[in-house]
Amino acid sequence: MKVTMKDIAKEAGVSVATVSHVINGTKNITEPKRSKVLEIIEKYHYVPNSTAKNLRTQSTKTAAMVVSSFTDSFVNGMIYGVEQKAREMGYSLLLVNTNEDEKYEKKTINLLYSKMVDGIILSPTSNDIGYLNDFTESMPIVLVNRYNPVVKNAPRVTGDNFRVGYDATTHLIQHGHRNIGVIYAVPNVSTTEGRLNGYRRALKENGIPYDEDHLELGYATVEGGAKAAETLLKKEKDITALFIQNDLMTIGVISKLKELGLEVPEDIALIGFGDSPSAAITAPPITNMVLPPEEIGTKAFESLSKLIDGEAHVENIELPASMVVRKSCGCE
Amino acid sequence: MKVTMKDIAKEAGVSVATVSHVINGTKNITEPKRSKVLEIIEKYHYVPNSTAKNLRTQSTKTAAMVVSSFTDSFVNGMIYGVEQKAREMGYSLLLVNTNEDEKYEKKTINLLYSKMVDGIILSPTSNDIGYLNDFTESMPIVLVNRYNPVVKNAPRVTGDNFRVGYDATTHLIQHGHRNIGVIYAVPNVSTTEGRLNGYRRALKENGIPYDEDHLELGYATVEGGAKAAETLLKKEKDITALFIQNDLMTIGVISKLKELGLEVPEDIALIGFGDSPSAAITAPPITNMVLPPEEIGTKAFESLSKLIDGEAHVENIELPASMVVRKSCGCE
DNA sequence: ATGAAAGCGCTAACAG
DNA sequence: CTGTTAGCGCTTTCAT
Repeated sequence: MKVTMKDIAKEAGVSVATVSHVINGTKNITEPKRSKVLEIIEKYHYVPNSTAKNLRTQSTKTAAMVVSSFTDSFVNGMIYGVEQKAREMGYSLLLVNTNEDEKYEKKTINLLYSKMVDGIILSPTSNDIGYLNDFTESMPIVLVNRYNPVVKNAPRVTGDNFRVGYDATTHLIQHGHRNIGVIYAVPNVSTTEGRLNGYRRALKENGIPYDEDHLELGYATVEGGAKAAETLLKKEKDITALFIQNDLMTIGVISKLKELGLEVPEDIALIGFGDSPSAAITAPPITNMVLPPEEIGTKAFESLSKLIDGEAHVENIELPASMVVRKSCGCE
Repeated sequence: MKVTMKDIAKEAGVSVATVSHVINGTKNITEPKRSKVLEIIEKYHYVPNSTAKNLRTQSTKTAAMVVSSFTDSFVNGMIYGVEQKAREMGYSLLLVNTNEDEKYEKKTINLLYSKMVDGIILSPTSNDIGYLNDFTESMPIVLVNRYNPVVKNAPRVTGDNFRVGYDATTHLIQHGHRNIGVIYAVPNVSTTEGRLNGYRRALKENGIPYDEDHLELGYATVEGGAKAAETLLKKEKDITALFIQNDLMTIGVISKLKELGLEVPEDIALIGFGDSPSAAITAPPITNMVLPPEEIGTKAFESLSKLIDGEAHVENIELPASMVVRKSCGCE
């Protein structure tokens, strides 16, 4: 049988309250007793049962991070940031991957709601997250990366996706391109929408008509990117540049272009998203739009912990976009 | 206030026992009562407090995965595999990153021991894990990737690291290299040791003397890899090939080589480890040794769940290595 | 088939 | 300063 606080108390000749107090430093316990208790604890390698403590205190000191995918470096960077901050602040982190499955996301939130965690950081599967309003009143939730303003009482930390789309497109236009295709990862999410808005704005400011046929879905995978590039280029012969919204897709696109005998950036220029270290040594090195995933993660956890501690109003945070210029866009 | 089982019971006009039984299907409850209870539950969006359930049942249906780093694709792949399997089997997953900090690892295991989780999957920081024997008797633990046979009662799932080192070295030798440098990620872990043993064996079988100065530590980072390549090449002028044990380091090495004006594979041939998708589109495409991280993860969780369910003997698993040949080794 | 009640291990009034 | 005790919300015997 596992040793409990009661056992420690008995062997030390004190009450459980005393043991609890020396463990938590909740009250002053005089020296002879204190060290006796500590000694017994040491002797048995006693660790308080956190399950009981959780029930009693109505708090678990654990937070959940639920992401919609788990393969690209951007999401990994966010997780890294969240994990780091959580650990630093004494929280454990529960990780859930919804795999872009909306129903599973709902089930997960519902499960998490049962006091298993003190708060949730969520990168939702889609824009349809009105259901969260059933929870935000009584469970701290912060939205990361993707969001929807219909959700009340949940702060968000995101990146400037409009700028991502706008700057990428503008840069390509400055290189003389007028028919720019875009391969996006997922439909119906704020990130994609923001970038597309930026794309359209840049087009408009340069007097280039917007053509919906220049958009293609790439499913955030290497294969999806390759396939999207192929279909896009086949049906839209005039395209000379690509804006690709995810690093895995970019890899697929470059492979496919190579296969098709197309040179980057001579035949097709491209700008990717999310700067993984390999981008510098690919052929050609990839120009990328970047948003800081780790910072999004750490900021998100900071927001969450404020929310957990009951701090009234926590504002939304939007981190700036930047561009790292290499050769795939035509620069050099 | 949050609604509890008691509230549901009262409103449905039954006892808490009955509510519990309809929720868990533990006993037959006759129809009128059953649907009444279900209806009230629905009405209030009631979810049982898992904190209380955990205390009562002495089980949390959550497992922990503790890794020693969080940046390379191999570790991410393992996490992905574990998370997937855990979810599939109805477990939640606690993720902890020890950041190669041995003391923190111990603290973590100790914390986790307090019934917070039903079992632990651990990729340890070092070979010094004898302390785990204090825990394995009463807490299911499975070791992944890295291990040490001093730990009893903990099954392991690893890759054939000897083969990784042996095959990489042999391949390089077949390309005519006799002075092969190796950049390893971390000292004092079984993975590094296994690969180094394979390296030595391949050398020996080909009558090439082993030279410890051909080994350099690269810290599993891009910068570490770059720096290691520089020092190694500077002090060992005869080196014509490199075996690099981590994908991040490989990126650093290739960048550095480029900077030094050295051609791959003409001046320096290389074989890396861990096949991230970008390896196919780098200049040159990278030949890699590979071990299946996701499979290691899923197999590890399967072992863990067997252990949790009390299945007597769970054996160790070693997954085979393979090589994906591209151009950096000199092939083509 | 259903309910009463004990108790999982801990914290935190409260009393002394 | 220290001990007694009442729960936290649930599951699970044991009666009925």
